[in-house]
Amino acid sequence: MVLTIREGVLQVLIVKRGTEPYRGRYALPGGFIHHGETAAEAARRELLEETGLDGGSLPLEPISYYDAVDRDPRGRIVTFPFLAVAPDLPIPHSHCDSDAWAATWKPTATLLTDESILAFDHAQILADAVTVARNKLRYTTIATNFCPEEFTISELRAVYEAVWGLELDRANFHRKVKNATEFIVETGNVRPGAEGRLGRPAKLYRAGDGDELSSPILLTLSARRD
Amino acid sequence: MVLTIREGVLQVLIVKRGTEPYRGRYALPGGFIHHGETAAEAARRELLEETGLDGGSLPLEPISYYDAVDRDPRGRIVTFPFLAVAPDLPIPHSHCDSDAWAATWKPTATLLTDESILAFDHAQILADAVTVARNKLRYTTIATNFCPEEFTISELRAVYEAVWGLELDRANFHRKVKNATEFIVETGNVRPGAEGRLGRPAKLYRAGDGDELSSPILLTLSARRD
DNA sequence: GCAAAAGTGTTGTCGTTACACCCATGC
DNA sequence: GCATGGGTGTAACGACAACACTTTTGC
Repeated sequence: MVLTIREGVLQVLIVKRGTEPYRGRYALPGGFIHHGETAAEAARRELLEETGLDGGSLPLEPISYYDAVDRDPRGRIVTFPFLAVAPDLPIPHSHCDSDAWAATWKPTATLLTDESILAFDHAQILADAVTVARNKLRYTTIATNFCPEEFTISELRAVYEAVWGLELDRANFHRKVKNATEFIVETGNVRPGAEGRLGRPAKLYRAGDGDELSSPILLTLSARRD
Repeated sequence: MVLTIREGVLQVLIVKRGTEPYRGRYALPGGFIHHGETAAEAARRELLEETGLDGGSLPLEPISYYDAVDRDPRGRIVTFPFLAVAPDLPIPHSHCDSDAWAATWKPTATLLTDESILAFDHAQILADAVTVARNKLRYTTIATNFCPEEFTISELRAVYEAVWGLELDRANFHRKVKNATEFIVETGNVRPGAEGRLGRPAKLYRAGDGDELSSPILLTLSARRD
């Protein structure tokens, strides 16, 4: 499943199912693994087929599996979900193929509050994936995957605030991420002062080479009091 | 797979395969999932059948999966490994059933140095599992699973030292684990001074109710200098 | 100048490190 | 007493939360 930040909240890419069971209901994009294909390969193929999104550039991360015997009315089906974290992408075209139509972004909060929106046990799978994402923000550099190529530290902070649902202290966050090795690198550019933005222009950064943070970003990192 | 600490080093329970392919070679215990059975249920069943070990009391934790198309000469086979952490158990009886014979403990270091000892890609699976165990020591209370019902803090420290392969400062380790909430609880007993042990008798503890450590045990926790 | 947002300085607090030291036991 | 291992005290250090402050822009 693909997560992104849109309108300040965590959203997930879902499709309307075009076939039974659960025809017309929303579900996470996916499908059956072909012969001679790994789960990861199948995930990329189905993502492209159902949503038009080319996951070629996105790292897909396997997250557990679901093998309860009664989780699909068609019989014993094991699901291997993958988590991808993407910047705010344009809504992909509907491909109207046999499996799904109308790929769209939806806030995870909505889907997790009303678990009946998603078919199968996909609400549970989404919930687990969000937990994984929340934890990975702590000790990996995955947050930069939510951002475009170049981003400001404030935008990076907005990622943490959206996923964790709290407000962080600008000052301490700024220092922490700048001091973390291989997390972000200055590009030398600054945010173009277009469209009447006020205030001092922010330096632009891109993702560094590191995958893991030496010292984790704390959930309590300078959350303001009032 | 079942990990334990024996003779001061991390060891794993393996079996000699009784059937082709890789007949006579060592492998992690396991087998095929029956119809209407989850991977976890199959793991417990195979563990009992092949090694005589009743995993009923041991928590089995699923760790990833292996689905490369060429990992088994018989064809496309997906493996769902489980990690169990156990105290130093007596070597289980050989059950000599069709699948395996001669269950035995072997140091993980040996099996990881010479990857050809284990059949299939089991050396890789073991390596991944050891990494998981190493990390879980940091932020969970899993270390107590390596210990018997009652244990001393020194024994708990020996677990960390064996799995991490370094020496920790007794004093700081002692304080850290005693302060961690729900990690260990005093039983009121002390180590019976049998078998000519010297020194002050150690208090005995049992595992607390917690699963996660609020502040992680650091890899660098007071490793002595010289 | 004023507002807004970026970015820096500073202080108190708290956890950890690196030891030195004390305690309880067997011999 | 002495060796041995269990357990506690403590000063120096470092990271960080909290918040005040300075800088750079648009209007």
